[in-house]
Amino acid sequence: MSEQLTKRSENYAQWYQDLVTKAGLAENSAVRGCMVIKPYGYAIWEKMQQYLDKMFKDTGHENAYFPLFIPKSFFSKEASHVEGFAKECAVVTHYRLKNDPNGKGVIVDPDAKLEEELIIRPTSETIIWNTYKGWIQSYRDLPLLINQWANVVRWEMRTRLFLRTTEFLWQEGHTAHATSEEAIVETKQMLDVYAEFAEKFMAMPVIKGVKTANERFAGAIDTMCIEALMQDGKALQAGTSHFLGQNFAKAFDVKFTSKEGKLDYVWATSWGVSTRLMGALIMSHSDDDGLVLPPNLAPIQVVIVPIYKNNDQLKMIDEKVAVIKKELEAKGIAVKYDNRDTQKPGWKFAEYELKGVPVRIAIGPRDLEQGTVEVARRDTKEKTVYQMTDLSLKIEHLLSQIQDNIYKKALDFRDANTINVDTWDEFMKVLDDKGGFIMAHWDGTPETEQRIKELSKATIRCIPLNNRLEEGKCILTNKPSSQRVLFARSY
RNA sequence: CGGGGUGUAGCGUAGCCCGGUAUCGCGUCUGCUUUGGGAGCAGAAGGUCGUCAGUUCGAAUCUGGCCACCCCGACCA
Repeated sequence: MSEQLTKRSENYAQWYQDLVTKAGLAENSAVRGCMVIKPYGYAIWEKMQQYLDKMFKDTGHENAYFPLFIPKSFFSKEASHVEGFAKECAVVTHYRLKNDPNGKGVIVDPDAKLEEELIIRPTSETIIWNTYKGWIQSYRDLPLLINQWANVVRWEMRTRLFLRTTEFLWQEGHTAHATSEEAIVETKQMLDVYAEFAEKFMAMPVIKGVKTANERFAGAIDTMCIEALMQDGKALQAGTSHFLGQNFAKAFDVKFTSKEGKLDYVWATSWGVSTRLMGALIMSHSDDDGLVLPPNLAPIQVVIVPIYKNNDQLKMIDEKVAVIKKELEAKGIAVKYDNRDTQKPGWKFAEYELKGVPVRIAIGPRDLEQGTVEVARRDTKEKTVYQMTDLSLKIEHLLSQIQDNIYKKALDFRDANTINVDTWDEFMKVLDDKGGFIMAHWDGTPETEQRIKELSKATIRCIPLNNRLEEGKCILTNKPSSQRVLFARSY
């Protein structure tokens, strides 16, 4: 069924594409740049959604849903916002088709032209702020803390499964506050939520930081982000949280009366993560044999494979497994028993490794005699024979060990590939040799940042939070700098 | 939108220079033997060679148009 994957070291892009397709996560669709997320991939996304959603609710947010279409006039109300998104918008111009009078097929009915074109949302700030205008009058209406799970469309030039697709699924939080301070606290809080999610559930270490002006979200005062390092040495922006100031409130005229009776514009934030997290998850941990999923997000945490020569043996194993499965499930562990007779054990082993199932239990006649099972862990490929007593406890413990180990491995990799660089030559050499995160001095000007990008294809991923101050000289211009910033080539 | 490349079975390919009705592998189906790391043997099914036109007795192969996709740039969660 599934064939050999391309080796990760030989062609990283090909390996990634192969893995996504062959592990049954997603595939390219008939629509340019759009993907089909297959059931197994969607099951992982659902788990991500479930945990994120809980974290949002725990921090006081509620879900709502806003329209897919945005009237063009809304879109143009915030100047820098238009500028940022104009080049990648899908636009609806007509509302009807008709049979082609000259021949076969259907054509767009020219009589059905919309008076005002509709933009398919690339993000929902405008339609949401237009709505908030009607919801907010007084400080008693604040803070307004809303999240929506939705799909958005950005007409990108080039796409890659999960990392950049024309249509993608995401969540976008949009909040309104009475004060600037409160909004900034919210911006930071949600960044922390994302970082905690990445590290605890995805087992993916991230760097929290602030974007430079060049990389800032269109319409934001400040953009904060979490940046992760992929195994090929490229950085991936995994989530963003924006402090929007009063930009959107002013554009959509959202004012409130304060406790003191003064009329003022509200302060806003927005924050989001997308199905891109799936790409991050895959690229953070997987190897030449396939996916490596952290137990916290694996749709199947334990797979049990029977080994037998005849139906009598299978029947005995079935009975034994039924007990084991029940015990594991009682601990909330997701177990699959694969006793299909259509595939052989070796085939199943390879298949579940490809799919990243953290723990595999094999049980055969030998085990029945000795009261044991063979337990294999996906992350290290180690196989151990376990006594059956207290098996569910041992497995539960193993799963949490695997979760920790995957995180530690990713963290070690990142630490080994984060390097301080002080000269331009060294900067270019590191980028070309192995990539990774580079901490280097920068003179703080957008022009220099732009120039570095043109020369090296590396960008400033962020200015890390709580960054250590340190005197130095810009790697490009030699002008003075007060701190190192995080550079990398990125997705 | 610039620069390069590719379209042959579900997937991956050979054949093209030098025209004669398509090769091989994977997968699929059937049967027997297998089952503790992607099984073996035997057999079978599956193709308007991207598309339209031209040259020719004859086109996957030569010529021209069109279409689609991929890679490199600009853009980007």
